Amino acid sequence: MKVDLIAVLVAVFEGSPSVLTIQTGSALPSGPFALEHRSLQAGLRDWVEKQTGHPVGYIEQLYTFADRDRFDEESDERVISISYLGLTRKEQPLFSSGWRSWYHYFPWEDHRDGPPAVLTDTILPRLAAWIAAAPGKADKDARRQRVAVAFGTEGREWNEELVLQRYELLFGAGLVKEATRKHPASSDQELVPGRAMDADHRRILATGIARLRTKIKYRPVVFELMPESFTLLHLQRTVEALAGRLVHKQNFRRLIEQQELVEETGETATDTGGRPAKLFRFRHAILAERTAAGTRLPLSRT
Amino acid sequence: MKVDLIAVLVAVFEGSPSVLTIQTGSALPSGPFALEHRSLQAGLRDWVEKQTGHPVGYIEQLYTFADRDRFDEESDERVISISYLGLTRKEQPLFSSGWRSWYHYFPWEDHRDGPPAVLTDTILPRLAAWIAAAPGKADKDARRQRVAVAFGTEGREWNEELVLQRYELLFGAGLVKEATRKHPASSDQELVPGRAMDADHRRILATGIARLRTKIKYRPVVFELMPESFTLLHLQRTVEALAGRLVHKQNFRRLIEQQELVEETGETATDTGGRPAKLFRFRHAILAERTAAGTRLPLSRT
DNA sequence: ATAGATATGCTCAAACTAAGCATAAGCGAG
DNA sequence: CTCGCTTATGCTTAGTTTGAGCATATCTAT
Repeated sequence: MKVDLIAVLVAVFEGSPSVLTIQTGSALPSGPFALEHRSLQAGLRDWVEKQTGHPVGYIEQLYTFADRDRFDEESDERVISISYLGLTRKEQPLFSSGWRSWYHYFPWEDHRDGPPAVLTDTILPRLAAWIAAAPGKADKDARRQRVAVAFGTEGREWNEELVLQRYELLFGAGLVKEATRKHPASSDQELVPGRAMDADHRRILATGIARLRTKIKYRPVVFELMPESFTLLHLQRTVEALAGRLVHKQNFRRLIEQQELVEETGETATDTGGRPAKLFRFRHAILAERTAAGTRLPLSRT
Repeated sequence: MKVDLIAVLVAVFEGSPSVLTIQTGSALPSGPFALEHRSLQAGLRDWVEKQTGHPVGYIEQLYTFADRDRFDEESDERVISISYLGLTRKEQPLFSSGWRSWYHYFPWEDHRDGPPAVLTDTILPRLAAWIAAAPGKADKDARRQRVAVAFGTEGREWNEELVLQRYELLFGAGLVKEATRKHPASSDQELVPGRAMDADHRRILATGIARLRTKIKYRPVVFELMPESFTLLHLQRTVEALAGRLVHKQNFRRLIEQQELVEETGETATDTGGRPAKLFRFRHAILAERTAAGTRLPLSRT
């Protein structure tokens, strides 16, 4: 069997959460796991750094796939794909490089200016049609509920973490290009906006986004994406870019400060309009102090 | 390369969180991923059911390993190991079968009766010695802090989720058998109690326990371990068995009920002493309704 | 000086938690 | 058949955490 490593490498630049791609945006960087690599992580790290020149900071494993349709086209060997999420500071965006906003692939995921037009004007109507096209009432109801949960319709809340569920739902409804490859039935007009990727790379990207959106809530991983010093608003904008939603400024600050995640550098930002903001830096010490995750059990003292 | 599937299969029986083992408890069940398997999950499922006769309910991927020391002894080929966590209802514990309490392997993890003696009497003193044995002051402090975080010393709280960190720390300190295999230096007397396993199976088990302890807090997975109907105390005892800690009874009930996770069956338990308890069943409907995870961002309405 | 921005401090009410009191309803022993 | 023990279940109370928003501070540009 062959083993492939696939990277979802993320950086945030000026409000755009970006992912590193190859082939002008149609695939995620990947490469074979070779004998000379000490470990999977080392392999991936080697690999991405060689291919892109970017040092990768934080890395975590995402998922391992080996579905029946994964096989090497030449050798007809089966392929195992191990995907990773990596975070990096992108100082200068080389225009020629493969960084793309992830909302390019998932335009319905950006709710920073409210529900995007593509969602209300295109996606939801098509999903409504898909619901209506179900054979029986039970099936209709099942589809309706899946849509309601994933897309926050019928009075439900939009949950930014459900990136993968939404993609899979659209896939199942035949509304993304990848779904039509095996059985080319629908024309492009019937698809939903958002760029497709090779094989199942867009699904892997969805998995990475979902993981990151979940993780920023309970681990201080955002700082892997920030420069050495930053203003609280800059930090907030980065979180917002990732989450695809706006946060309440004052409460966000309270949260950050009470968790003692940052400390003042003493300097203030040479600003773009408005009162100058204090600059902060991440308190690395906190990592050691608080590996602690947030428990949620009603513990007993006795 | 070869691909192996390894299962951490969990069931709870009478207050013992148990894991399925082979070779009289010295290894986790595992088997090669073969060409006939549709997917990894299918492979694992097939495989465990064939080997143990147990139907596996819930399954989730844990981690994929491929360290340098993982290779097949015969063919000298490199081995990738994909581990899974599975939950099942163990109706009757066959004494001959391979179920073992996981506290057999991690006796320091059971805090249901307060910090266990093995921790206070054996482990902490040896860790203190390990700290003292560090070369410089900086190293001593680093070790001290790791111990404090992982084991809740120096006024910190015990965090039941840090199962893997604790195991790795003990490994690093040379206090578990697995750590002494390559360089057999210390004698058995210097080790910490708790049964070792082959290769890195105990580490995989630790990963599974940690994942489960985290997961029960935000997803209703406990019910995969419960029979069709149960009392709230039974449910509580199961959670406590997994978490290794006691929970506050009244608050636990409030939590369960307000989340609408269960509904009364209308019957009451033929009890073991005390007022008869109402029987409940899991409301499967809730799964569809609430895929929603608990967000933790200070969102903004505007 | 004034308008337009952003930064920052503070308040208030609603929701959620941790702890524990109190009562209910079985069982078995005397 | 009543006491003592055990478990079930309802409810209270105080402390904390969140969600929202008001008010003020400090810059820049005009």
